[in-house]
Amino acid sequence: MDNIEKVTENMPVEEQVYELAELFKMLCDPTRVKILYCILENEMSVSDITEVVGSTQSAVSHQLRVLKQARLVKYRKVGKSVIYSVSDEHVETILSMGMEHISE
Amino acid sequence: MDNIEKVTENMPVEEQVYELAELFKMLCDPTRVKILYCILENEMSVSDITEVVGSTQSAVSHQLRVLKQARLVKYRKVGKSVIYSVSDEHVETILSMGMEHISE
DNA sequence: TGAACATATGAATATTCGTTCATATGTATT
DNA sequence: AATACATATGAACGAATATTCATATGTTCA
Repeated sequence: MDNIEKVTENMPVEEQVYELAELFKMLCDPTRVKILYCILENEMSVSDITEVVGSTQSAVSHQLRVLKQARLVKYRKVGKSVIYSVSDEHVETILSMGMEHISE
Repeated sequence: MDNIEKVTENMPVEEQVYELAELFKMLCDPTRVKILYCILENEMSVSDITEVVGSTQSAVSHQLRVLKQARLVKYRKVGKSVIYSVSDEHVETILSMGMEHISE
């Protein structure tokens, strides 16, 4: 069995590859990374996130929508506010792995 | 200490955020993901990678250049061929974490 | 040296993406 | 009801990106 066959066998199927790329796409924008760090351990309102991230309310809201569609964050409404938090434990692990990587 | 202060303190500095996003940017394209899976455990020539990935030689070469610039892959020349491999153990871990995430 | 092969590269193009601006929606307060 | 506040959303714009095509570079072999 040559290299090509072996590698082809172990290659994830097309759909998995796309999903995987899609997941990492969520983490490839600085604004989204900051947002996720905000709500990794505590939940936080959109306005507080906006302040910490240092972007506009609109930009943050747009990115939260993207993260929501990817099911990476969840939210609950409290009065006028909407409070977001990370909905998946893997996110922290993946961010940590990445952080470990760049710290070298 | 309120939420904003606490989160701001734990937020990676701007430069780290950008580097982190940059790292994940390398993994957010299906072609690059496939290429990395090809050379994760074995080294492989550009033409073999091209065949497995199912793209054009040019597209693969362009993406290998991107991965090379990000120092995620290394290469050696053998005759007419150039043989690439992953230069960082973290890549496999990060891909695995991502794969675990989407398998749910 | 010339032909064949392997890889790299530059320009062009189409698409995707993130932000901004203006405004809509929804909730609380007076 | 009117106002203020918090968030969401649509359109527009510019920047970034992946691919394709044509071709350049470099290597081997006859």
